[in-house]
Amino acid sequence: MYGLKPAPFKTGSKLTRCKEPEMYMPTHRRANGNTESVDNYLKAILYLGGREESRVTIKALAERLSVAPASVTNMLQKLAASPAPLVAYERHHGVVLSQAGKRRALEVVRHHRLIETFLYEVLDYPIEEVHEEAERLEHFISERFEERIAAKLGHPKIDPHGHSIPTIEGEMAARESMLLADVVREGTFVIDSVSDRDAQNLRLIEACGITPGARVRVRKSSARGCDGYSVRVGRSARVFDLSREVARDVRIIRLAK
Amino acid sequence: MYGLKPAPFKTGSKLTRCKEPEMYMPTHRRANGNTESVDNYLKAILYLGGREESRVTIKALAERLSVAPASVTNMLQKLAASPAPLVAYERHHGVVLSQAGKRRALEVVRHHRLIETFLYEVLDYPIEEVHEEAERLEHFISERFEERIAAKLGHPKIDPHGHSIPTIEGEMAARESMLLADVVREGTFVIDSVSDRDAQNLRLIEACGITPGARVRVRKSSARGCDGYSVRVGRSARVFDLSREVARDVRIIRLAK
DNA sequence: GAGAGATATTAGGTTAGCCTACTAATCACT
DNA sequence: AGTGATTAGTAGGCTAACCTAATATCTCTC
Ligand SMILES: [Mn+2]
Ligand SMILES: [Mn+2]
Ligand SMILES: [Mn+2]
Ligand SMILES: [Mn+2]
Repeated sequence: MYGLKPAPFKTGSKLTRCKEPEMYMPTHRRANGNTESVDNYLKAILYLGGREESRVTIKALAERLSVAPASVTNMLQKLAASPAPLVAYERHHGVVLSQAGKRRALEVVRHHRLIETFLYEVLDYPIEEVHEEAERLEHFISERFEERIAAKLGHPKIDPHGHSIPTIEGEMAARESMLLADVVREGTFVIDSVSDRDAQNLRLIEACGITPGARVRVRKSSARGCDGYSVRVGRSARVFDLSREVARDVRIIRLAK
Repeated sequence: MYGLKPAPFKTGSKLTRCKEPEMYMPTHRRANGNTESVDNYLKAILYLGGREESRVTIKALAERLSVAPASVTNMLQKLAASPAPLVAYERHHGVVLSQAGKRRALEVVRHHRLIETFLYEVLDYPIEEVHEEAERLEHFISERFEERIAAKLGHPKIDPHGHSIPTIEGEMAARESMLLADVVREGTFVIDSVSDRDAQNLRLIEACGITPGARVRVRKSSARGCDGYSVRVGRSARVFDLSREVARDVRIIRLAK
């Protein structure tokens, strides 16, 4: 709120006009106090920092967020300068999340994945459409909403793409898996997860029956130069050929022979 | 998107530096093209214009939106000056919605009320909490989301407060009702709707069993100066005394004796 | 250890939405 | 119709997030 009172300071109050810039309320701030943009920076840092939570470069962030590097520098400086900083930023040496930053990032990821699960399970969205909607809504739902959909879904641990949903306490189960695109030795695998970032690829992947938990036989098929991966799902006869690009959107776990 | 290409204009291009301010993409704009703020202005104009769609004053808007009058003037000027204006604004003579503006306003209202219904019916929200959540989410859901929750709910015509939900085509059923606070002659009424704007009042109202469709006996109880309204719900023995303020949050329809 | 190329920062500018303070127009009432 | 109160509009500022262009720093190779 911005003080609707007329603020009738006596004009005769000497020199102390007490201007007090008054600290405007920013126009778009969400329930939790962060803006959508800030949330997205935090998520990107979490993702790019990887399991080891290594320092993330401005360039990597700029690319992931489709934003100019200068904008990233700007934002990080602001985030790092705040009284309770969400990131630790060192000039020319990238950025890492603070405790608070990591917490918030994981909360947004939890929102995102719960929403995806909800859209898929309850609202019957096609798998390739859940991500875009979740990407927006994740910033705007309340804690109550989060809690209610989690309850409705039976407190799921993974989302429809096979990704772990962080707990309320901010723990996310780590998973050991590899890219389908990194297969060299033919073998049998279980689908761990599929990427949600490219709707087109995802639709294609789903059409092949490649879905978390499915069992697949994978072979590198460098036939005629265009290297791809031939995949047979379950015990079906059909064999699909995935391009390298699509194969990079699938994570798998090798079954011990 | 903002043209990631380096835009390498030849420096030797004479005087025509072709600066082209390039029309930046505003940082927060939603799917449909409006910002949250614009949506809220439209909704407020729709509401304040009433059934007759009369001109709305800057002051009324400023109050409803909790914003300074100067901000309203500014916004209306911008909205009216756009190529496909959402409002018709005349200096010193208030504002009305254009066709397009009315359409959008009704769409947002539809979103709002469908979301409220969904939160109440599917996610078991307490009635007094649905409004706040809907007020935020209404701006951020996609058409698909709208369609899916509508389907899930069986295409409801009224929300849990008793308000009409506009159709997809932008039609909203008008309803004939009066404020409980305007009762002078004792009588029997049906609850038409309750206001969702004040959660506290609403909780109180609900606690009395006053809910859309309920039958009530109302009498003005000007006992000891503090004029209120005594209400008996259904055939219960309990009689509740509502303050004028609370009584203004309930709309009723007189039952033909 | 110098320089080239990559990466990051600074400087200056944009839009959207707010604000306050001041000024202008309209209205309402005698 | 005149005038004071109410209402609206203008001018000037602010933050949040972006942008481009120019500059600084780092890193890696020779
Ligand atoms: Mn996703
Ligand atoms: Mn997002
Ligand atoms: Mn509502
Ligand atoms: Mn709203």
